[in-house]
Amino acid sequence: MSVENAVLGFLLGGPLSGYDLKKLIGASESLPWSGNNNQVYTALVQLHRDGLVSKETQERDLGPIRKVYTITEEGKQALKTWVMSEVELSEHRMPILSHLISADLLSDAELDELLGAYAEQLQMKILTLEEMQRREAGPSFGSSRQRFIWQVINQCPLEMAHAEAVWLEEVRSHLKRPRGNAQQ
Amino acid sequence: MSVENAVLGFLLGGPLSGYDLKKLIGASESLPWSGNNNQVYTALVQLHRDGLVSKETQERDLGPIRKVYTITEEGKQALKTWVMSEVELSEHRMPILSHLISADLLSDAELDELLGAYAEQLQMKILTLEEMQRREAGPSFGSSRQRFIWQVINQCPLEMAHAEAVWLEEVRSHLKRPRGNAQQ
DNA sequence: CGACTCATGTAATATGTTACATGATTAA
DNA sequence: TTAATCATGTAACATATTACATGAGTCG
Repeated sequence: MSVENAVLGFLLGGPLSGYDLKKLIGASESLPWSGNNNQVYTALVQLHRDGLVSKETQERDLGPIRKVYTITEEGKQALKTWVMSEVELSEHRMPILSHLISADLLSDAELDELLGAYAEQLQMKILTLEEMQRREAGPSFGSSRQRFIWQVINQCPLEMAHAEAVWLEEVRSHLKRPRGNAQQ
Repeated sequence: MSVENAVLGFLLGGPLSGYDLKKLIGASESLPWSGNNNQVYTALVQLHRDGLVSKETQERDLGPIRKVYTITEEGKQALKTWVMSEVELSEHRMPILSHLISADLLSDAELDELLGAYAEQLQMKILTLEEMQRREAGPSFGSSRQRFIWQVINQCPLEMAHAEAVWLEEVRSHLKRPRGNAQQ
């Protein structure tokens, strides 16, 4: 799973500049890439070298030059092969769990404080995600099926955050119960 | 969130060798580190240099030498400060979403095949996680609260996988419906 | 005897982030 | 006029994975 495939995927919707791609990739909560310059611009150089995208340099009177990339037939072929190849399983990187390893160092009150503060952070994240989804549920081009897919892609991080919130509340309420009976 | 803090956390349960730590960290589904040599052994060198762990070299007649590490008071102090510091939010790296970006390249049948194969993979993962949890729900040392915490830590990846499976089934059943009505 | 686990460590590679570098346009 | 956005790219740093290197003991 490299950023090249995501770049090619975005180019299916039409030609885009490196700057466009970098913003699209960076803005997406669903994709694991930050969309930093090094990532996107070097990916485009590689894709062009491999003939998977074509490049058109636009010299304009207003603003700096733009390099606009278009996916080639070879690019579509390569992309389709990758899309249908085996999908890697998800990985969930949850720093809260690393903290909990050392919970023994904390009093009941401190542990509750830690989890409470985290629950608040998580709620704020959920609100942000809900707001983002309300505003723009992905590009409005492409087939109705593809538009549905974009909704689904954008919805996914929210569902994960919800699942985490449910888990967290269970843990907190369990820890609030008197004491000793730590079995589920 | 660096592997050093996880190492210190494990050492709260008692002295361990680099090899022990590497296995513990690598075996844990909940922690984002692979537990490779470079990671763990260099982390221990650093922690020792900083005085957060003490080292005891055991020369034994059977097998190679072992270096056993113990967390120091300074180590506990530093660890507690980190534990109570702001927790980073979770990140969910889901390669399936990267594939879905390019779903436009696929026919209905191909998309269904892709999602079906992934659903199977995910189910197998869930079975493995359930089996792992049945066998060993974390170390059996420490307070009852800490044992509960270990259960919770181990349960978390399973809950995330369940949430993903629910999401996936919704998507699949929606895509199976006749066609055209892509709105939720 | 060959593969696996125990036990340590280093080197090479891959990947990712932050910062640097430049320069025009636009909005407050 | 100052900050933000547009637009490109490189350099330095940080982090992570795979592979290399060594060597003893155990199990089939």
